[in-house]
Amino acid sequence: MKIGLRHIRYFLVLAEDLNFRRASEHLHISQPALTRTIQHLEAELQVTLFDRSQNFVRLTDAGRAFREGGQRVLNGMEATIDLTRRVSIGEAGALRVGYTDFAIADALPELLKRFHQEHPGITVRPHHGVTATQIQELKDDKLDIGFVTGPVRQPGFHSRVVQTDRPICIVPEGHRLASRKSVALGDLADEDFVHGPAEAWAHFYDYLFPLCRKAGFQPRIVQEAFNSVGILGLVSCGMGITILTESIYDFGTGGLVPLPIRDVADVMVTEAVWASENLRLPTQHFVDFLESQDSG
Amino acid sequence: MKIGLRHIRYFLVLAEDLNFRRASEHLHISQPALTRTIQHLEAELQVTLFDRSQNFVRLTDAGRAFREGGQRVLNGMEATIDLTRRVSIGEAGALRVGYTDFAIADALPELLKRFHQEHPGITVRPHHGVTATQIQELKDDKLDIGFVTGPVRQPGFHSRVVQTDRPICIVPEGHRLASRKSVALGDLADEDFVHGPAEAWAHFYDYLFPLCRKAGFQPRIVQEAFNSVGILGLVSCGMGITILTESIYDFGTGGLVPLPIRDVADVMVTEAVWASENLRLPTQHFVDFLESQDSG
DNA sequence: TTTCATGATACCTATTATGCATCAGAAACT
DNA sequence: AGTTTCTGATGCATAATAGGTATCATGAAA
Repeated sequence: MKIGLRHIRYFLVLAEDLNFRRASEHLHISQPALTRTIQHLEAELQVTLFDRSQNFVRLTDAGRAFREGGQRVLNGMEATIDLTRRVSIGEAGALRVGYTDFAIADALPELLKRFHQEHPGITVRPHHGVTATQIQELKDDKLDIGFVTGPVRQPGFHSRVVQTDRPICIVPEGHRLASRKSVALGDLADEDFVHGPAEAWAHFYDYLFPLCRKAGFQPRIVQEAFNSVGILGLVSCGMGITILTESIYDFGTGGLVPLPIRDVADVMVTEAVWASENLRLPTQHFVDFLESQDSG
Repeated sequence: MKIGLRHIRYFLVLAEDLNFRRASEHLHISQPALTRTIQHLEAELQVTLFDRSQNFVRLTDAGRAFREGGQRVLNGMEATIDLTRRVSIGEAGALRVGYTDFAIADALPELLKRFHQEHPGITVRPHHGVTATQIQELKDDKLDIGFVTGPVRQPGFHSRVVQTDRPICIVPEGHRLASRKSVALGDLADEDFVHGPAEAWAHFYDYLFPLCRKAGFQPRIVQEAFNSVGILGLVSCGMGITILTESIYDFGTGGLVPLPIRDVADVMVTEAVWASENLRLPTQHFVDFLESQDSG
C-alpha cells in the first residue's frame, strides 16, 4: 500500500478534531473507515502518529511533524492544480518577448506595462536580440513575439507596426551646426561620424546608409560605441556627430544638440512579429491586446 | 474521482518518456492502465496535459506547469515522510532548553555545541527563565530540559550538576581593597553594594545573603542593575562593589579588580533538570548525552 | 451498577485500478 | 503496393482498495 493524498486529508482533519467520530463526520465517512485509514497510514510510515486512549487522542511529536509537512503537500497540490488550470486557459503562463535597442527605447516598456495590467498572471520574459536573430528564434519556437526593425515580410508570420522613428542628427555644443534649427542630410557629408554597435544596429544602418548615398556621400566612421549611451558620450566629447532616432536620443541629454533632418521622409519602423498559426494562449492574448491598442 | 499522488507519479514518468508504452514499463504497469490514469487525471483537471498523436506525445503548456508543481508536491511528500520517520526515532525534532544567566555564562554553550555535533537533526530552542519559572514550565511540559540554580529536589524530576560557581568579589581600581590578594566576607560589611537584576538573580542572592548573615552583616544595596554588564559598569564607575560568580565576571574586564573570597566554602551549583518519566526522544537523547559527558 | 462515549474489529459491498485482448491509425520497411 | 511494426485507445473481466453497518471492549460519568 502507498500513502496517498487521501491519507493526508483524513489525517489533517483528525489532527484538528482529535476525535475519530467527529473527524469522520467532517469527512463524510464512517468512523471505522477513518480508523482504518489512519492505521494504514501509520503502518506504511511505520510511525505512530496519534496517542490514543478511550479518553483522548493526541498527536505524537512525529504526528506534529507529519501535520506540518502534510499541510504543505496539500497546499502545494492545490496551488499546482489551480496554476495548471489557469495556464490551460491562458490566465497564467510565460510570454517570450524579443526586443531590439530601438523597441526597448520607446514603445515596448509602456506596451508591456499595459499588457501586464490586463494579464497579471502572464510572466513576460524579455530576450534581447537583433532582428535576424529574433526571426530565427520565432521559427525555432524559442520566442513568442518579436519586436524587430521592419518591415517584416516573412511567410508564416504576421506583423504589426508598433513604433515609427525619424532619424535625428546629434552634434556637440559648440559644433559648427549647433546653432541651426535643422539640417539637410547633405550638410553632413564632411563630418566625422560616431557609429552605433555594429551588429545590433545593422538594420538601422541598412535604413540610414542608403539615404546618405542618395544624398551623395558615404559617412566617415571614426568611432564605434557599444551602446546608445556610449554614442552620445563620444559625441559630447567632440569625437564626431551621429545620427540616431528620436526615441533613443530621449535617453541622453547634457552637452548635446539635436537637429531634425528636414529632407528625410522615410521612417524606420519597429514591428511586433508573431507566427500566424498554432499560437500559444499567452501569445494569442498578447496579439489580441496589440489589436486592441488601436481604439485605446 | 480525486487526484492522487499515483496520478502525479504516472504523469511525471510519462512526461519524462513521452511514450505511453515505455513509461508503462518503467512504472511496471500495462500501457492501457497508464492511458486511462492520464485520461482520468486530465478529466479531473479539465485540462489537456499532453498533445497526442500516433507519432509523438508532447507536453502542453499546462502540462509543463503541472510537471513542475507535481514534482514539487512529490518531493515535499518524500521529505515529509522522511522527516516524520526521523522524528519518530528521535533523529530529528526540537529540544526546548531553559537557561539562567548563570548557565548561559559558562557550561551551557559548550554543552549545546557538543550535543548539536552528536545530534545534528535536533533543533535546540533556548528559553531564558529564572529557576522557579523553569520548574513550572517543566511541569507544564513547556520545557524539556531546564538549566537552573540548584540544588533541585523536585518529586518527579531528575537533575544533574553541570556547573559549580564560586562567589567572587569585584571592586573598582583604586578601591581600598583593590590591592588585596583576597578578602574575607566580613571585610565587606561596611561596603556599598551593586545588586544584580532582582528577579532573575533571586536564587543567587538566596545563596549569598545567608552567607553574609553568617559573617555578621547585611549587604547595603545602593544600586540595582538590569544585567551583569550593568553591574560591572556601575562597579567600575565607583558606585559600589559587588559579589558575583567567576563565570559571569569572565565576560567583563576593564577597570575592575576581582578578589577571591577566602572564607566561603559553599559553591553555587547549576543543574540540568528533567522530568523522570515519559521523556520525548530528543530529551532522552540529551539526557544520555549529559550522562556521557562524565567520561569525555 | 448502569449509561454513555470512545476507538477497534468483523464482514460485506461499492468503487477503483489493473491486465489481457484487441482496435485503429500512421510510419517504415519489403 | 503490401506488409509489418510502431503508436495510443477501448471493452471486458479481475483484483485491490475504500467504505458502510453492526458490534465489541474499555473507561468515564451518572
